[in-house]
Amino acid sequence: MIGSPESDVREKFRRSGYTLTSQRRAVLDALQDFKGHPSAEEVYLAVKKKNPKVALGTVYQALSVLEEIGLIEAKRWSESPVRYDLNTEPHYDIRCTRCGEVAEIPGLKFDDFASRIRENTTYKVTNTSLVIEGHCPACQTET
Amino acid sequence: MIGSPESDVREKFRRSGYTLTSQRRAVLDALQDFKGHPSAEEVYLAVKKKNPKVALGTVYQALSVLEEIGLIEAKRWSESPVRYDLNTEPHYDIRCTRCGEVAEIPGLKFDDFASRIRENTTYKVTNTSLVIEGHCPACQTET
DNA sequence: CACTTTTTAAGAATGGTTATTAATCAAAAC
DNA sequence: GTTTTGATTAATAACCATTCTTAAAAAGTG
Repeated sequence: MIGSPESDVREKFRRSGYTLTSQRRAVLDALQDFKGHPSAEEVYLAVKKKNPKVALGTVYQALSVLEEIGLIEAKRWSESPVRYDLNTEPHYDIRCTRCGEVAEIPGLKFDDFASRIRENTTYKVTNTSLVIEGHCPACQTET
Repeated sequence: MIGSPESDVREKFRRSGYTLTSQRRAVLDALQDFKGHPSAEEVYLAVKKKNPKVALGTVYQALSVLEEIGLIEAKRWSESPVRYDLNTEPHYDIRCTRCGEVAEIPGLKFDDFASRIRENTTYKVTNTSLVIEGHCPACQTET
């Protein structure tokens, strides 16, 4: 189980003032099942399997609420729609710009990221995101 | 002068096989004048002032060529079109999610970034980009 | 139950970016 | 100095992820 435990989910909803509706729950569940980095479209398709009534727009709204309250993370790579990640523990992903595959980089840690940034700016830092791109082993062999 | 010296510009074009056309030069010059982080649209407007004939599509093409050969950097913040930066020296920018202003964070350095990432993945890393967002001093006072 | 507020569904609209295609330009060959 | 060939550009259409709009449904509240 990568995602937050049930208690954390409820806690974050309670504190935010948003209600944990069945649609938001469905989106969370879909992300849980993926264990990857689906796009909004992919989440939509997964949610639709269980509840064909939901609209893509609803999924976008639910995702943005979940992101806002810190239950999921959004990552913006180039040449790709935004991808969502249930794993909000500090970790880093790399995306192959040839095949699109996203993989976690194990063992990589920059623990002083946020604090060092805060030391150097008068901005109130709300979000930091390290985007890493490259070619996966399989795609390196080609041309 | 933040951007690459003339010799570097020529060198990078020569090695890439692309030709340094007047349009690509115009886009570079426009970026030079900005000394900020304009969007494609803003670059387009600046280029247009000197040469009203250029089309937005041309600017997009030129920007992607310049990015490909490493003369400029593209940064993808949320809720914003891609912004371009002539400064390819390692440095970090923060964007205010309220007013949209982009500022460089002086004195911030993570010199072991790329190397530490390379140690931990079999991917061939081609690009790393740290996206930092927050609220600027002016926007912190509001609500 | 009535009423107020929030959330959702559906689809239209938006907007940044790409793709298309014909015209133009530039270097190389004749 | 043409001609040929290939790359680049202009103009515009197309695309597609995302947001907006509006009305309906649901949930919370007195």
